[in-house]
Amino acid sequence: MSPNQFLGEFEQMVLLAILQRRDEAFALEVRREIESRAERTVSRGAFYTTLQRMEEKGYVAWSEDEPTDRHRSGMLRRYEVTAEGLGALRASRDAFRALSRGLDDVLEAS
Amino acid sequence: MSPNQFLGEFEQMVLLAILQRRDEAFALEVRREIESRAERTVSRGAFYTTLQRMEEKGYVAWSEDEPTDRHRSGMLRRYEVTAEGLGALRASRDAFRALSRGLDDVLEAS
DNA sequence: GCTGGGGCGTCTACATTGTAGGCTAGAGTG
DNA sequence: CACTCTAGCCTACAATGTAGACGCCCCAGC
Repeated sequence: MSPNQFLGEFEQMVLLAILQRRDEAFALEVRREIESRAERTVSRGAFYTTLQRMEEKGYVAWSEDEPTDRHRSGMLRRYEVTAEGLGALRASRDAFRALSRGLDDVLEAS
Repeated sequence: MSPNQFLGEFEQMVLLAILQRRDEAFALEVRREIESRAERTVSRGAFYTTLQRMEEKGYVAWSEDEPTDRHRSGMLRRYEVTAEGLGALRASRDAFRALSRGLDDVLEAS
């Protein structure tokens, strides 16, 4: 059997948000990325819990780093999506696309 | 019963599969649609449980109907996505798109 | 350098969603 | 009538989503 497991809905959002930030994926920035793009609030608990679970699954990794554009000198976590995480994201995306194919007329209207 | 903002990953798949079948959305056909397009197995339990939960939330509705292309004479359920269900699907889709914007280069490669 | 405030990350706890497989009932077949 | 087949139900549990309280560390003010 193939890796049948799909990512959860929020997990996908987090991975996408990290990718959006490219090299600037400090936790808080990632969180704000989700909040502004998806127009929803993200509690710290929800955010870090999901991040930690994905770390355990090997989908994300992080390293301590000094933020450049802040007066704050402390180290912060800079996240990145691993190759496995990217693969899982693609698998979910592919499945979703295959199921959406040909439905644009139904889904676009408003 | 808090009106959760976003649909789960499997819920989205089920809604999309129903839409794919248009007027022929008998339960079994919907299930096969998911299995073939998403390349995964869907147990009856998982399928009907999700369907029932979405019925309770008002995202899908069904009516008994006689299938046309079968020798079986019994009535079967024909499902449809309600206006609310479609709205929820669009909301999830929009959020996902906003988060994916500009990442095609990262996501497409293989 | 002690202390208070605020941002960063953890922990606990619970709600919602995802999943499998056994069970039941009713229709077809002999 | 038993005998099979299968659509849909029920139970049970795993995984994911979510919030808020808590603790720690850095900086500013004393």
